[in-house]
Amino acid sequence: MTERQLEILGAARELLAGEGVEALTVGRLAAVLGIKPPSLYKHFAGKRELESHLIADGLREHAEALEASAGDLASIAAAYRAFALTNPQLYRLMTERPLPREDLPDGLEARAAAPLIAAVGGDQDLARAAWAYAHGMVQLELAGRFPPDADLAAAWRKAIAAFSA
Amino acid sequence: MTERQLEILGAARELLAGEGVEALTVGRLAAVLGIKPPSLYKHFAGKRELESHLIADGLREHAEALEASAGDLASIAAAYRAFALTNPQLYRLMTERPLPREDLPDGLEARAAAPLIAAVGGDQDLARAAWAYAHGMVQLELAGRFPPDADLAAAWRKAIAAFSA
DNA sequence: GTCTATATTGTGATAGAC
DNA sequence: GTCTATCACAATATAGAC
Repeated sequence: MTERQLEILGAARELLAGEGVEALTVGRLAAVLGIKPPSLYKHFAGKRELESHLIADGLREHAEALEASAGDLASIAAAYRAFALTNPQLYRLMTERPLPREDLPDGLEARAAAPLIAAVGGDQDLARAAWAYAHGMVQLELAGRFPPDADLAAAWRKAIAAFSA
Repeated sequence: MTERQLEILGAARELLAGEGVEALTVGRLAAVLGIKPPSLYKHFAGKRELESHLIADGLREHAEALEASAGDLASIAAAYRAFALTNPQLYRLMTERPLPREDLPDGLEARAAAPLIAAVGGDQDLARAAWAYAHGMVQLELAGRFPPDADLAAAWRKAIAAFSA
């Protein structure tokens, strides 16, 4: 990773956060950096490689956020939701298409899943169910599918209670 | 709705199911119908209108599937999952972007939500939690995010049990 | 209802000079 | 490391003839 690559990734991250997944194009990114699109190909093989780096960074940060929580289900849920709402576009990039597993560091996907599995006592099925809940909840929230007056905190509380029992 | 419009929607539905959301373009749809792209604009105002019809149809079918279930949480969950897995691309079209509410028949969104709300005894928060679970589960399943050997039926059973208590 | 022709814009990507 | 020039498409959409 050269300095320049890190700069480019930083700009890509900002562009993604500010303008959405659809705006993350080679042309837009070049414009933000004040260079021409072809110049980017001296630093990355293509758009996919660039996206894979963003996804890997996001996955690592998400894992770190979950690991930094108190470790119980409620804390992990809060950390999960906070990450998604703080990085909504990155979260979409990370989840709305097949994971580029070949491009990810070994073990990263498992690392991100570990805190939740531990919180439910090692029950993988229950962990998957809780994960699906959290993912569905933030996804619906980000997509604006709940009515404006919906009490989402209450929904989270009830779900956490349900999965804790 | 003219006969021709219904034919076009049918072809769009097939194209969507067979080739995915990304393949649903004006050009591809025209090719499937054996006509040129501009001809489609004699039948629909634009791509958005066409998509809105598909989404409305999907929402109505989804509602009908839930209404046809036995009405308990497990049956509704099974119907929800079955619809999504039978119509994965339509489900994606229906959920991965903001709902075009202006283009939908009045009350359709509420109708699709009603069976689940009834199944949890009218608790809107719990209904939202259960919906988020079901949505997250099929989304992750469709995105191939679970390991191939994951026992998803077990995850569903445990989630249904959790939300029933 | 369909066509041809066209406009406009955007996409990822490559070759080769500087 | 950046540039110019260019490719090869593909997107939605409109005007106007037939």
